[in-house]
Amino acid sequence: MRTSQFLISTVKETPSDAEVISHQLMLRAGLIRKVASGLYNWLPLGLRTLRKVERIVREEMDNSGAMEVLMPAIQPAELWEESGRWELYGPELLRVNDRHNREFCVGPTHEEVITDLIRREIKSYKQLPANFYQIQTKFRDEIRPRFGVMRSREFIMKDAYSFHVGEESLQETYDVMHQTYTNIFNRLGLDFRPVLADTGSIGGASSHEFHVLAESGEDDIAFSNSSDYAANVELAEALAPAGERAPATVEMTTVDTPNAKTIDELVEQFDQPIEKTVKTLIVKASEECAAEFIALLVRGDHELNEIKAEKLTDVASPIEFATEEEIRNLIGAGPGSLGPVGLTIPCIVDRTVAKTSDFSAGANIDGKHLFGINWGRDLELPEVADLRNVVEGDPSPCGEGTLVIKRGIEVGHIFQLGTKYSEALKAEVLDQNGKTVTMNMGCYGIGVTRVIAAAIEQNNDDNGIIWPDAIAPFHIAIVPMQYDKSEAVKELTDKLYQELRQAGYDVLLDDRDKKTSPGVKFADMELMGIPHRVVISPRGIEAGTLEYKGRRDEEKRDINVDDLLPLLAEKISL
RNA sequence: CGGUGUGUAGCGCAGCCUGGUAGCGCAUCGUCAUGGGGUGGCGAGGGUCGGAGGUUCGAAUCCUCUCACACCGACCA
Repeated sequence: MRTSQFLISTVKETPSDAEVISHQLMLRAGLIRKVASGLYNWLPLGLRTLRKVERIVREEMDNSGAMEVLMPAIQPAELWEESGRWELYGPELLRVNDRHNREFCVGPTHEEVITDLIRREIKSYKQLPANFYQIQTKFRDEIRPRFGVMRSREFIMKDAYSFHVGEESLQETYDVMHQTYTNIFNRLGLDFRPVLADTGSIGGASSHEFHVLAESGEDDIAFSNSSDYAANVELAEALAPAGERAPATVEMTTVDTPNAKTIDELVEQFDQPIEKTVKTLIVKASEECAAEFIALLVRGDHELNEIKAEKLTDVASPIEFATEEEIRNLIGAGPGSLGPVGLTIPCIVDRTVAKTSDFSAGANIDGKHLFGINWGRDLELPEVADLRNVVEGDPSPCGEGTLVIKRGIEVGHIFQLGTKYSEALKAEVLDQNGKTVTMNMGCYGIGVTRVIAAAIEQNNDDNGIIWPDAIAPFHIAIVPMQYDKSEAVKELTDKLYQELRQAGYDVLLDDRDKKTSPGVKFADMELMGIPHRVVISPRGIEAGTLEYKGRRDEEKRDINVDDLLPLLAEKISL
């Protein structure tokens, strides 16, 4: 491609609404342009990279034995009603009506459609296992789209769905997909980690997320410092502190705390160590529970993990916090003065709280707290559970080492769905014995557009993007000096341009007119992240050399013209 | 959804407080020079000041409403 025939849309100044580096560089290098909140145009340069990512994903999926299909972006409400998600999915599901006023949604995912398709097409265990994938546009009406294509509303996703008789077969394909994802992200040149994950709204049995490590990531990942354990903080188990609870050393006393409504204020005003404070959260109880509300206790410096709480039988799911009014009616005191002593509703305490002695909490009287509370002595220890998010320094749940927490960008997610959708939609086959069985399902997603933002997040410098070869829009930039003036330069440039393209490289020849100075060309090629640069100049030709510089190299270097192809062959693996 | 803030040329911004014919830099177009790191000169084009209404002789500027966008928050007692 010649720059004279290609839209270069670089800009010098960073658009004011771009927060993270990948978003800034995608705008500055001219990969994308915003249409509306969470909606983007892909310019020619960006689309080249997008297509390359898709190609790698497609090749690896095909290698894994999966079959490509294409499903509609618009889906009928009936299928979602059948799975129960028309009610459950909430406002993220964009619902639309057609001219006959029939209800549809713009697909945020395709479990319903694929399950509907497969229940009609597959009747026998002999046709299983089978794995189907597509690369297609999704829409999720995000509460707050941000960071460009990292969290946009419309995005491109590779989603795959596998069908099985039995859990063993599902596990086999799940393992194949785990390996396939590892291959894909390796080929994409990303520094990534598979981590244990919660199954979220899609539901099901077991799950891994693939995260690209980056400061701008929106997820916290817990790693063991001495094993390969890695899990999303949502899921990582918080173990009970080792050893027995320390014995009580002080009497329980009631203290006037009129100006301490928060843990921070309590710690600040009364010299209580934060590890000796306990906060009491009141939530709605589930239908199975005898009471209407239930209290959850976590240490003052810990955070309640809603996902863990929702999994408890006595806690309503989704979790719902009591309002201030409900708390007053129930306890007779406001939030800020709540505690376990004398509480009339059921109570579940976090494992760490259960091992804490001499702690302080609200007295269930406005403006008063109890200090020096001890389990066993001042009140019975109620039900104990893992209620909190892990924090850095916690022991690793795998039993080895302590946890370190890093930020990650979720680029892939694999689930074992089990029979959640196949049961709801009655996707059944006959097994060897001629007996009807419900298929087991797995599902596997990659955020194709998000991968691109993540790749930039990991590969950039002050001058711009630094593409890994595999997804660079162009592998090589040729910048000729005096292309219009020197016949020798033009001749060699055109010859090399031909040769390099014939060798299979994507080449961008910067033949912009003489008004565009060399500095501008160099800056643009670097901003656009083209990983290899060749400069052809009159003085080089006289010496029989040209100049090569890798995007990450400190220094350019002169090489013999004949050495260029061997050098590039060594540097770039197509 | 709540809070905060911003909308003036393609991009980045000034002007608004204190109303009086809309500016700067970059980009774009023409032209001459220059030819190895966002090059220099001369010239040119481009804006219903987000939208609607109001006050006023007169509104980018003051008032009301509205739309869009961004950031923060949305258990943390």
